[in-house]
Amino acid sequence: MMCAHHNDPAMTRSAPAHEGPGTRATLPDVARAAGVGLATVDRVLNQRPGVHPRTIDRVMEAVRRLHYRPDPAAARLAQKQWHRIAWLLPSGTNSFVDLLRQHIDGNRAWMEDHRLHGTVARVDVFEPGTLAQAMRSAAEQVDTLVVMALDHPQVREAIDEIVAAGRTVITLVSDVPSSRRHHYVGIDNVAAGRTAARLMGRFLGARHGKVAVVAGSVALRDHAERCMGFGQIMASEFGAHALLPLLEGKDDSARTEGMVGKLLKSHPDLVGIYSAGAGNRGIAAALHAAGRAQDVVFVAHELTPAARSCLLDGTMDAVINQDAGHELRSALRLATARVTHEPVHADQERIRIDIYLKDNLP
Amino acid sequence: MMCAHHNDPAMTRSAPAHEGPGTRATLPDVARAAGVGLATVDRVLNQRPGVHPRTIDRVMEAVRRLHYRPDPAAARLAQKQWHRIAWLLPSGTNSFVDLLRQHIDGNRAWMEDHRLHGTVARVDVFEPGTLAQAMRSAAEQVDTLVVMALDHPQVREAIDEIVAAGRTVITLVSDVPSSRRHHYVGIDNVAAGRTAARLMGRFLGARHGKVAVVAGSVALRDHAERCMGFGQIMASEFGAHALLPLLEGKDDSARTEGMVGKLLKSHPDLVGIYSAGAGNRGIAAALHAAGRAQDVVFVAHELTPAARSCLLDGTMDAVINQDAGHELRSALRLATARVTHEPVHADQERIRIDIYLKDNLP
DNA sequence: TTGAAAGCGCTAACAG
DNA sequence: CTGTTAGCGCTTTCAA
Repeated sequence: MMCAHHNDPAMTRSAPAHEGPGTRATLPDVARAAGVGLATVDRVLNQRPGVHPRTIDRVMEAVRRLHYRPDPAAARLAQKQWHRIAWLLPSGTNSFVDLLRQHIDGNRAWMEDHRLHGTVARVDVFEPGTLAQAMRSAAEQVDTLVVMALDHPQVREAIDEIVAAGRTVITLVSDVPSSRRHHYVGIDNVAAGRTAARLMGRFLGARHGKVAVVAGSVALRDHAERCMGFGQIMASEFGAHALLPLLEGKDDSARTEGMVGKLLKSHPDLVGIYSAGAGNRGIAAALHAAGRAQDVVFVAHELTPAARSCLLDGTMDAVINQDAGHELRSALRLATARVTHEPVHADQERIRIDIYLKDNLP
Repeated sequence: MMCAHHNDPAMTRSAPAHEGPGTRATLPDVARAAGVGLATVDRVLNQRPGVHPRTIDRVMEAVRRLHYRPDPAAARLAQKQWHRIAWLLPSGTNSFVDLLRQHIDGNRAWMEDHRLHGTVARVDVFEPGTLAQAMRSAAEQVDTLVVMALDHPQVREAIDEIVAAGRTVITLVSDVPSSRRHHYVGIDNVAAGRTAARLMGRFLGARHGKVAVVAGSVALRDHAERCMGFGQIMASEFGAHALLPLLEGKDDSARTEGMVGKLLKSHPDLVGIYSAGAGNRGIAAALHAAGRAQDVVFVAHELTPAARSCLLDGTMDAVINQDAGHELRSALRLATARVTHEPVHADQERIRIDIYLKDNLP
């Protein structure tokens, strides 16, 4: 093809195109094949009530025979009702949650294109009663609820109730596995803790000494699981390092700074710190104050702006991350998929355990 | 909301929903505001020829004033012509390329939903002339060409020619930055090499010795860049380790195995191997044969099935990866976006430099 | 150059 | 329980 372009300013679209391959079956095709009306097929496909079982079978048979797959573009276009989705995020200052919020706003156009309407509410996640109540009231107004939950019986009960009422529930970042939630969007936190341990152990190498673990609260399932995974690998593969008792900083920088400051004084042979929760600015401050920022191996979670700069200046050695944007979009796709029948690619929805060093920062 | 569910088997859809917020401007709205017909607005929006400049201005003005954004669902539904896309991948046996193929097939349904028709061709990438010719003939039949290219003047010229003819060109995995290609989908390979170096240096710790670098061919831009990044960081931050001269294995396992076998014999003080290309099975075999699989720090690229098991059995210590599925979908989204005006989220399209240890394998 | 009109494949009232 | 009928917001002939 020899560059035979004329002076058409709009030739961007001049490239040839063709109709798609083998004509795809449509709703009318299925209706005809099943010997029923359009609306009936729609009822069956969308599991709407009021269709005779015999009819259902006949329709499904036709669907199978014709390899029918609904066209999501058409479905979306015809949708009169919008799908409403509520986000329930922890209150308080937390950079990771801020990031999530940003991504929600960044995806507003996408949501509009997909007939999705989202609202964000914040609640004190550490209070099971408050959280359960907030979930119930948020769920009342929407079709799907996305929640960063606390794994607690009261919360589990609220989830099950909301699911029983016909809503979709998705847990985000921190799961409630015993509940009837439809999806969990987040990483495997035990594996994340193991990953942190291996980085810690290998970075320390022959340099033996004490290693501290700091979490927000072991009442948070994600933190607890990370600590567990970390402990497993440290014990089984890097046993030469003594693990200090777990510190709980409530994800609060000031509080954490005090705790770690004391720790550094009382344990001059401290060689590593693993932070399973938030409040990392406090740990960094304490390390700097003690003049040990470059010396102690520091592994933490979530690539917040603070973590970025710690990585760059050498205070942190590695960050384990879960991509907030990916999680956000995944939750959105899972929510819409339940309405539009759009196929879900499992491998696209799996949230990766990202490792960041100063060299592969995005 | 107290769990007041009745026995309706289809209550999944019983949750309330509402119409979307503030009515969005539509094409007719714009047409009316600009005082022109529907088709004219469409012509302007899609940069089709044959519209008076004055009219173009009036339409664009209305678009701006109404904050008009086309509805991608409607656009797709109405599309009579399908968009055709050709993939040009390296011939030969390469697990990573196999992975890409698999993902292409896995996304056939998605492509159909988006009126995309894709074909895959394989070609000897190492032959610039052959590659350029293959690109030209593949491009003739399609609207966009996705190619894993070799950075060579002949190839650059072919790309520029194809772009000039109105087609979209996307480079995949290996870029041709001096060309006029519309997008590069892949990682920053210099940064990837730096990342590998830091892992190598920190994993080695105080264990000084020689480090070998093996690539497929430095004629491949991605390999060359990785080696460069690796060399930078090893020299500047881990200078105690001597870097051996670069080995080129042509991405061939057998050949690589021989080279590394010899290397291990002649350098008993070898402590690390960085593999910037393919053929890792050969390196693993040589390490095992020498009884040094657990001993030498081995960092490689691409999480192929072979790499997975090497990581699990301890032969490999870390793998730098680029997500083939992500790259595939990204290329697809970029290709469609040029037709449907769908917004592109830069952060979603950025391909990450993934680090895998045995603990965070997907 | 421009406009009118006929769909694309589905959903959602509204009748039977 | 089931079918008919309008659209949804674009693209694309076909005329003017």
